[in-house]
Amino acid sequence: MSRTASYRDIKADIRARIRAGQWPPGAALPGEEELARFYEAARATINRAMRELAEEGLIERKRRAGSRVREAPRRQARFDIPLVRREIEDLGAAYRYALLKSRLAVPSVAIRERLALAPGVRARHLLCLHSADARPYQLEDRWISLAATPEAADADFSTESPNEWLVRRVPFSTAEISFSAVAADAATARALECDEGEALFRLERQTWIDERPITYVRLTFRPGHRVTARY
Amino acid sequence: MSRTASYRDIKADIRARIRAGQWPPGAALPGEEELARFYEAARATINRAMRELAEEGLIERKRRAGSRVREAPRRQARFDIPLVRREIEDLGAAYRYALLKSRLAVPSVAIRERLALAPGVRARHLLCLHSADARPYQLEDRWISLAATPEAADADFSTESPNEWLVRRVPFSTAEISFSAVAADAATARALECDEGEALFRLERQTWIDERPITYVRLTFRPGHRVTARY
DNA sequence: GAGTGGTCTAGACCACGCC
DNA sequence: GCGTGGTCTAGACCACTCG
Repeated sequence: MSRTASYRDIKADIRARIRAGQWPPGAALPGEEELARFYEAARATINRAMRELAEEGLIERKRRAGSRVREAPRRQARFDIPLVRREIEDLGAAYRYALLKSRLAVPSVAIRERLALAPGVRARHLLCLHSADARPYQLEDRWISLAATPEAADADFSTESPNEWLVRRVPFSTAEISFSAVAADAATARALECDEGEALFRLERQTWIDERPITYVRLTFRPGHRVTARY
Repeated sequence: MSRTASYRDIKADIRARIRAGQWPPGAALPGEEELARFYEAARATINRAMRELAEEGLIERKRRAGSRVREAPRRQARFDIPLVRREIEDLGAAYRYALLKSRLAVPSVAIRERLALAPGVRARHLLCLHSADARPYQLEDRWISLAATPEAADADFSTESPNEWLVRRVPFSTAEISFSAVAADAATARALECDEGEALFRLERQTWIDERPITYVRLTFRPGHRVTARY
């Protein structure tokens, strides 16, 4: 390393050494002070490099025990979940939104439990279609708890999608998201203009504000949809 | 803030203020120095708090322009991609691995381009089944470039899955991963013991070492599979 | 108990991007 | 230009955890 060893350089160098086998999986790395002497850098600089390597899942750090190369490097991928509107516009297509259904209703048990509602309590239910160049792109099936967001009872979702309405209005503290594959049922096939039984990509998301469920949504995409991440 | 304002406290406080509407979307936040005075902390501490908020997608930072609250908070989810073996063992099920097919072959054009191979060049092709409690869990269809990993030509994958073999042996610098939904074709249905045409979750992954493609794999999961992340 | 990472400070210089 | 974030330093104290 030359005189200007940035934390990036150090990170890259350590990563390269691990790859090269200088420190095999499970091996202990030198302590921060030793590395600081070696790279002629301040310990804070080493610390940042090591901290980021740990966050990336390449090494493990423990207080008294020091840093070790992970046996099986933790693999994680970070996916961006854009607003549908942006997603479609980024494709260079014209975005169109349509509200298919809007009502106050008592949800099924599964939804009720997700939203932590008492039996018989109503919630806002919405069914919306997001289209790209007039072709169905994503079907949105959403429930909004009125306990957390009473304004949702009277909100008008005929021109603004609930997604954007929520983003503007309701912050959340926690979210859970999951991906799966489902066969198109009759109603979904009709809405997305695809064949019944076709394999569709589905994204489910639920958000909470301070432990209180806000909304649960099922997004079902047109055939062929995929999400991608690089790292 | 009290006397010991850690970067975590500061982060939480700023986040809370943004949520509370003190700085609406698009608003400029005070500069680091001003925040440092306000929180009675060193600028480095403020910097760390702000840097992490930016990384989480809540704010945007630019050199000369300062920090702003994002208009639409960037939503990103981080998924852990465990080794199948671990995934299955974590379910409390017995893991079993079977090599269904192993050969050297000239890949299709699509695969050839992914692996950046010249026409007619052979690569290692593997088809493996990972089972949980003797029930098919995941079908692995993998190509390995011999250009990047010549040892793969002679490796024995009959007891060790190529995944684990690669993890132990070949580091990668970049990976691309994508999720989608596919209908089970005849061969896949047979292997996974499901119905043809059934909707299945698929994970594709390609890795590179210094721009050189190493491997491309398609993992197709048994019906009902899902991946989940919280954030 | 003692060693290692976790964090904070005060001060400094630098580089990028608006004006 | 010049202001803001990006980074580095040297030194310090703390907290966790292993032996």
